Amino acid sequence: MKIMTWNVNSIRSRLEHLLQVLKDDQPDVVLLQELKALEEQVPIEEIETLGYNIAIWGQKTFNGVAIFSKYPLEDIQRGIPENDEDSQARYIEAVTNGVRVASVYVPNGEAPGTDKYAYKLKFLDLLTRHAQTLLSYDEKFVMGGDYNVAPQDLDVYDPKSWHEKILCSTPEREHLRRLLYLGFTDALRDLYPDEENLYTWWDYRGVSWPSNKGLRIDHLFLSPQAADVLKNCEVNKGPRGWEKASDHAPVWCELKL
DNA sequence: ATGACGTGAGTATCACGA
Repeated sequence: MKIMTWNVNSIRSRLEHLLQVLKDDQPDVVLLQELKALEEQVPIEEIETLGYNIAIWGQKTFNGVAIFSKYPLEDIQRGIPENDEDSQARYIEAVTNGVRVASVYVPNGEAPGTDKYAYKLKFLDLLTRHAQTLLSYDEKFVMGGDYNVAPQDLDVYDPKSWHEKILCSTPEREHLRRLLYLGFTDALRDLYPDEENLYTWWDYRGVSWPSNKGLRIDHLFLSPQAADVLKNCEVNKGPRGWEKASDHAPVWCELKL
């Protein structure tokens, strides 16, 4: 079973790219972030034509997450449970083909010290608490998405210039590590522990993409039961080079069920 | 460098992202 995560930066602007990626890569499950659309604004017919069931938590203008699957989607949860105050569409979860999956869009955080940064850390705390519950189920669980945190300097093209900057600062890395150390496996880093230049996001500005100045901030976190059957994990850099690209590349992993 | 570039909202710029 192939599971892909991708921050599309507007599903309406990226529809043709999305359809092409679905045709080229044939993922069984797709975890999307930053739809920037309400559910009724998402053009679902063309996606359904490719054989996907769809669950969406949309929002006007900002955020928005979705799960597509070639298998039925059960137990759909919109938002992190027991987080009533969170009105931003940043989390959706479902069970499909016996695997629990979640699509996560962690807040950007703007800069350390800001209100948005505090909100980011709080979101990571709430996500960690919920993930702990899900891990207690002892099932195959894949939590993928745009975490907006580069876990280590190895995940950053120029660690000195990013030192204590947003996406790389110590508190957010500690929060991400606390989540990961509940028992998740970072699928890509597990298979390529020392690989440099392994990135998932490149700034639209300047020469970031052509000179591969990127960060690895999109991740697939696997429960132990999922990690036991992990066969492959790759960044698909192709779509980042297309005209009118998202600034994120899709990342996929393959589980041998 | 309060920069750059892209998207949505709305129709001139601004909020937001990373």
